[in-house]
Amino acid sequence: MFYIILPYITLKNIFTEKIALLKSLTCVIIMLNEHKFDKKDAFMIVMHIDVNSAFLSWTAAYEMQTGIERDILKIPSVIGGNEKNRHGIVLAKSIPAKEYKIQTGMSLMEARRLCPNLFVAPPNYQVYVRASKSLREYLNTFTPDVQVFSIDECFLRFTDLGRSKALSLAHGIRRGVYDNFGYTVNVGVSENKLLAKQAGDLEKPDKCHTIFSEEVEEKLWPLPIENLFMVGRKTKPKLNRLGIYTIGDLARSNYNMISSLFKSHGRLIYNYAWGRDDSTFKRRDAIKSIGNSSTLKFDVTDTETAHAIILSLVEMTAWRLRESEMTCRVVSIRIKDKDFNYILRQKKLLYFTSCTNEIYKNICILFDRYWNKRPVRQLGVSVSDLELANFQQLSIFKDRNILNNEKLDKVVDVIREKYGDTSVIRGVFANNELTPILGGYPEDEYPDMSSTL
DNA sequence: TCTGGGGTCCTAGGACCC
DNA sequence: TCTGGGGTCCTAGGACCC
Repeated sequence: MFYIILPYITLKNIFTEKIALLKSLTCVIIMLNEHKFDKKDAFMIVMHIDVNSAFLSWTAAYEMQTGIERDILKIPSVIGGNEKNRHGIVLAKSIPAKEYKIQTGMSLMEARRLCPNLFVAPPNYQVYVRASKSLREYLNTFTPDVQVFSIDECFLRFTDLGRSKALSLAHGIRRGVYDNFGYTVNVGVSENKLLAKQAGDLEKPDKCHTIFSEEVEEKLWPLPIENLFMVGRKTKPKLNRLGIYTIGDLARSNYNMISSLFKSHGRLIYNYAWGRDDSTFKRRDAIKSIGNSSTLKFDVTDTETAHAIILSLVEMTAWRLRESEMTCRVVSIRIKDKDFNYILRQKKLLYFTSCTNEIYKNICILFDRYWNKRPVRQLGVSVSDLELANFQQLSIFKDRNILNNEKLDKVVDVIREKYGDTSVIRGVFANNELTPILGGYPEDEYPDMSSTL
């Protein structure tokens, strides 16, 4: 953080030997003005790296390595879930598929209607996690400041890089990724994360663009409003009704009106429209909730089956909770019926726990109390109000039984880690078709998937 | 063969206390 | 008996992201 004035100085062509001196002076000045730290972002370079059609690209690169002779990137293709299990949506699309107006999240049926020759490949998450990790390690060779935003997006920060050099470095990174891994990325360059991300979205694939603050009017404002980060499905029509169709329209609109109509979300997107983003490169905040959910292969109409599915979800969630060395005090359930109506119900416990049985028992109580008997399509469980396990105080409400169960859980965790997930399963799963452990376990950390960049 | 799964943040309304 | 306001906590639901 002490090098921030450097690019500015280099721009002014000051001799190199004087820079060291100025640098130390700057250092002192900044330390004296610690409360004015916001200014520093003006001289910082942020890059946003986005893998083009990530799941497709990684699948294609993997197929190439294993000798499969086809290029799914060059044909209309998607990565899609298993339709028989009612997971049939588009997870990623190739650029040719995009020309058929196929969109992520669309059902595979709809996608096929738009493009009858569509090629559909199943997802392979192990490949994606490996690919994501290798990319991150590579990016780390350019700067230690790499912040993971999602499985296929990162931010890089440079504190000692001039603007003129930034774009050529961005191109170097883009080419380097292609040469090393065989897939393309977009690199957006700017002075904050929001603008870097917007710059990366300008033109795809395999491109580098900048949007510095003085370029906002020229490059950001002409774009349709829905291209702005944090303007989604619901907000777009509301803004349209106010006559706001482009990002520039929002920037030039009345701040007080936007603020009173859309509250804090309105203030956020108004500032985004001006390219203002004061988020920092801080490490990830503590995790707030952990949960798993699953769309069921068939609609569930009886309590017994529902309880068994809840148990399989809780097995995964509670395991992840213990893995994070956390305990929870609030448990919740989400029940979605066959018509996609859903309810959420939560319950605050009298103590913190990470015990599978306790969480399961309480979620079942919620389910039994609030289920309206309509056929259930999807069930989700989650835990929140988390606290580190070693902070935990003994509660008078917690009996010996729970404490023993917590010990048992830890033993089961160790066995499962050693011999596989299904080495120890609950009795209820022994003689039926249900999966004993349900839900995904994110193997990697994707911090800051939050709305504030 | 209609429509996934993992999160975070914000707001409104009600209960309760002083 | 009626009428208050402020503050906190809790819950449900909705918006957004990848």
